[in-house]
Amino acid sequence: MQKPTPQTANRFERRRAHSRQALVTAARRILAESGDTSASIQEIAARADVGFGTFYNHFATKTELFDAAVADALEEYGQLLDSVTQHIDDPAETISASVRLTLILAATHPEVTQIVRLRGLPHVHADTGLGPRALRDLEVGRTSGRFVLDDTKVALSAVGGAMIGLLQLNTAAGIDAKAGEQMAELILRLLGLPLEEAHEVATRPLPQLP
Amino acid sequence: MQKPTPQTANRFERRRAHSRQALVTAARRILAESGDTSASIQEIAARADVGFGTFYNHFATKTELFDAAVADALEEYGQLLDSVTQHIDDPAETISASVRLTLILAATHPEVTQIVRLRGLPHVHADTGLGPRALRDLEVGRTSGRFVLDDTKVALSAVGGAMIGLLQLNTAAGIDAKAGEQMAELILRLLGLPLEEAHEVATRPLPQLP
DNA sequence: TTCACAATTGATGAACCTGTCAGAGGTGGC
DNA sequence: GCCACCTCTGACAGGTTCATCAATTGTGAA
Repeated sequence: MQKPTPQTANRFERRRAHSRQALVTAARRILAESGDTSASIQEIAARADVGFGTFYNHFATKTELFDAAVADALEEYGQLLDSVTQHIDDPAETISASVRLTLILAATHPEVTQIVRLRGLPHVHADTGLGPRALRDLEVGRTSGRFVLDDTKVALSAVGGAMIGLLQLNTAAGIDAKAGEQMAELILRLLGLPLEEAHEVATRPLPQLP
Repeated sequence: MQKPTPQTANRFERRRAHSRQALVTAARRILAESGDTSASIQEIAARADVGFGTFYNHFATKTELFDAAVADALEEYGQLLDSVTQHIDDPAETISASVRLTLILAATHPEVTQIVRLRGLPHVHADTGLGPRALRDLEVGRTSGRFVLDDTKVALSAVGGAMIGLLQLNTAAGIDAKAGEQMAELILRLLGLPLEEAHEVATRPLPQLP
C-alpha cells in the first residue's frame, strides 16, 4: 500500500510554505483586530511563532505581507459565497443569497468578514474575490432581462458598497438575519426588480451552508 | 467708527486656534494623499509650519489629531451638501442631488472627498457629517410615502455604502457626471421609486453650486 | 515701560523599528 | 554516514519616533 502522495514533493517547500502561511494568518488576525498595519514585524513574527529573520525570507516589506493577507481573505470569502450559490439559477436569487450569507459569515467567520469590511471596497473591481463573481451575475441578469441596468460597473459599485455598508452596520450595531433580508430586498430593487418580486426573492429559504 | 469685532476677543485664543487648525489641515492633507496615519509627528508639524512641541499643546496622541481631522472633513462635506439641497422639497430629489453632487465635489474638493471615501463609512450612523442629514431625508420620504422602507437604518447603510462605492469607482477608474446620474437612479429605485420615476428624478437639472 | 502669564519651540535621551548577516539546524542526494 | 544546500533564527548596528522640558517669544494689563 502506497503512502498518500503529499501535496508537494519535498519537505523544503512544505516547511517554507508553512512559515509563509503562518505569517499571512498572523497578519490577517492583526488586520481583523486592529484594522491597521502598524504592528511591528517583531510582533507579527512572534504571533506567527516564527523567528524575526524569517519574515524577510518571504516578504520584502510589511505592505507586501498585508497585501497578501488581504488577497488571501478576499479569495476565501469569494469561495465561501461560491460554494453556496453555485447551484442557483436565478441571478436575482444568487445576489440575494450572497448578501444574506455575508451577514451569516460575519458571525461564523468574523476574521474574514472584518477584512472584507475594512479592505474589500477597493477590490470590488479587481479580478479576484467578490468582484468578478458579482459582475458575472449582474451581466447574466442583465442579458436575460431580469435586471434593468445601464452601466454594470456603476451597479457593481452600488451593490458592493451596500454590502459593505451592511457589514459596517453589523459591526456598529449588531443586527440580525432580518436585516440581511431587507438589504437583499433593497439591492434587488436597485437592480430593477419590482417591489413585490424583490421581497419574494429576498425571503426565499437560504441554501444550507456546506 | 468702530473696528469690526474680531471673532475671538484676545489674540491668545486666536493664535492657539490658528496652530490647531494648521495641524488639522496638515493631517487632512496627509490623510487624503496617503490614506493612512503613519506620518510622523515631526512631518505633520513641519507641514503645518508649526514647531514639533506645539503638537503636544493641542493633541495627546496622533490618533486624536486624525480623528479631529476626519470629523473636520466630514462636517465640511455635510455642510457643502446642505448648502445646495436645503431648498429642495422632494426628498427623492434631495437624495439624488446629494449623490450627484458628491461626484462633482470629488473634482472640486478632492481632499474632502478622499477622506469621505476612506473614512466615511464608519460615520454614516454617527451624529455628524452626512449620516444625520441623509437619515432625516429618508425619514421624511418614508413618512410622506415617497419611499417604501421597512428599516431606515438598513436603507441608510445601503445608500451610504453605495455613495462611497461611487467615490471608489471614481478614484479607480475616473468616471463622469453620467455615472452620478446612474448611481442616483439606482439609489432611488432602492428607496422604492418606480423605474421611470427614478430615472426622471435622477436626470433633473442639478441646483447650482453657491 | 514693566510684569505675569500663555503658547511656542527644538534639543534631548529613552524606546523602538528595521534590515542584515553569520551561524545553527533540518533535508535530500550519494 | 557524509556533504552540499536550503531555511530558520536572533543579535546587532543604524536610523527613526516619541514625549518631555527648559528656554524663548508673544500678549495684555497695570
